Amino acid sequence: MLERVHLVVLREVAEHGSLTAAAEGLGLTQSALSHSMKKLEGQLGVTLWRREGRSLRLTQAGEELLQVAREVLPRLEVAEERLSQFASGRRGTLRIGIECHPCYRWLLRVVAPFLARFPNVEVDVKQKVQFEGAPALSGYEVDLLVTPDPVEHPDLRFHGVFDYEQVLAVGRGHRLAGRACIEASELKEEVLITYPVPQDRLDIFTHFLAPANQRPAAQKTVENTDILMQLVASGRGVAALPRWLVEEYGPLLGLVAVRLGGGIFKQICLGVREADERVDYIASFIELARGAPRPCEESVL
Amino acid sequence: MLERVHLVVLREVAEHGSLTAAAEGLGLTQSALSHSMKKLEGQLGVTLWRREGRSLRLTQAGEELLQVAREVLPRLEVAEERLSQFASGRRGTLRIGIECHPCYRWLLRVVAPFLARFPNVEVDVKQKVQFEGAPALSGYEVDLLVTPDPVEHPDLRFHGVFDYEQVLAVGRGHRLAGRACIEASELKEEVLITYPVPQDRLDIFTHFLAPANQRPAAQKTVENTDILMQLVASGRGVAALPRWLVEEYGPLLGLVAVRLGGGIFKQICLGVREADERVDYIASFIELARGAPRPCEESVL
DNA sequence: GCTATCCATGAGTAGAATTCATAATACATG
DNA sequence: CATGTATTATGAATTCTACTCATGGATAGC
Repeated sequence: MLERVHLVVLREVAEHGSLTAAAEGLGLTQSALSHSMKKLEGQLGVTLWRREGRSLRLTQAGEELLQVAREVLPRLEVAEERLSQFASGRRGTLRIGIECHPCYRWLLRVVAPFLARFPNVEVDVKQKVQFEGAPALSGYEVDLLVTPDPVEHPDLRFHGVFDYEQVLAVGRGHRLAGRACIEASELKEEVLITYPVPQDRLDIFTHFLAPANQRPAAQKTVENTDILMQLVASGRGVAALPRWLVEEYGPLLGLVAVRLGGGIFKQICLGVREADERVDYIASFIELARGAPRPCEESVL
Repeated sequence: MLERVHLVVLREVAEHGSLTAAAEGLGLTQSALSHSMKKLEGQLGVTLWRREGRSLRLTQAGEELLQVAREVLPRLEVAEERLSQFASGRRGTLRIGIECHPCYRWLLRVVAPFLARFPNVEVDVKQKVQFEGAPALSGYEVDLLVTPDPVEHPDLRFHGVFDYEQVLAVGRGHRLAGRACIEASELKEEVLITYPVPQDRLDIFTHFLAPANQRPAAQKTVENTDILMQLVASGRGVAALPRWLVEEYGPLLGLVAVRLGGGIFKQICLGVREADERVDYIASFIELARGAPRPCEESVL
């Protein structure tokens, strides 16, 4: 009934002072505007303006409606602009899911320059303890998945962005502290501190202990990486962490990295939905992640 | 481009959860909505929602647009409602022009019940000193004219609403105070206090002095009725005023009314544009004015 | 697996918006 | 005062758009 056109015409007429000029500005005929407004007047039962000499003068009702136009139209125009930014990937919310706990620290380095480059894009990090990355990604719960374990999925694509070694972190005074590397059997008297996730998602089990059919003396779980490192530093146990993390905080806390067997080499991958791969800010995020400074090359903020 | 329908559909879908249900609610086909939204998506280059099982789930862009819908649609709906009130005369601004100064006091009595009856109608009183009523009325400067001097005009209609007598007001101690009536010649030694308007708009000149070819000793002008009455009461001069006004304030201030010759009998008229005569609140105003209590029948508030 | 219930889509149609041509009106100007 | 140039208004023709209908494809529940 009361359509956007009507408001546009009203505003244009108010600005240019005449139907003819307004029609010009809108790329339409004067006749079109006249017909269209006449119809609206008929439907509403109101006169919006009245001829006064050769120009038009708004009635009370017209003024009222013009007021509406001045409020509503900018809102619609901004909305269109924003939506077109969504379309071109200059705006949106990038919801990032994280599967590996220490990845969070790595992520922070990528997010900072990303935010600077896309001021209209919000970033939201979802770091649930129990978190099935791939389903969350394909189910549109998150738009980007940071994980060391890419999976095969028809709609998803994974990009390796950062290589690292998973090592054993031990306290400075620990009996294994001086070693270059250790065997799986050497952990059987150790307390192993891990994140609270199933063993099949912990590399130290899947890639190191399980193949040798070994187990630690005990396993404790902790959610927070900082606390975990503190516990290790205080000699309460040992933990598997990325080498760059140990080397970065090691000097500060008193941590030492020890290679696990021949070394567990991993890669942080970024997973996205195939449909999103060409969205500007998502592609740029991956680009940025690839070129991001290696965690150990630069100190943390 | 982004039309009202789109917002309506978006809101309806958000509410009912499915296109089919929304179509039902809007009295359209599911197909219609699907086509229409698809087109919008194409124009904007955005997907608004995505099929999830058998229902729809809004994307970020969709959520954003839904937000717009929730802001804009109510505004439009209210606007339509208000305009239809304009149409039926239940809303508007009644701009009243006053030509005769003391009429203002009479007007107040009509305005009060009018405001109570039309809570959505604003009243604006324009009481310029130099004020040509008829042109202001036909030129849409005012919607209602309160005047004792109706004019002939093809587009205007005047309704007599209140009869009164124009009398001479004198102070209690004045030499004419006891008289029932006076002749024009008896004013030649008096100071006549009037409103600052041309003599041809003052009844005491046109209907009393001019026919007898008389003039007062002097003429002073004052804009304010209260001051005018004070001046007369203090014996500084005499003035022509409606009888009801003199009788209402006379006891209080010390004023007495004296008939001018055989009496000057006037009528307050309400002028409206013919086109407006059937507007609800205007017709009601005239109705109310006709039935209003005579000023002298009731004391002022 | 079958069925009910969604959404998507192509083709045809009814209706609405737009244009064109022209009338009616107001203002300026020689 | 007539003439020319601005307006807006209006009727008829045309173009275009939005809608419906019919149907296909997908999903969830039984």
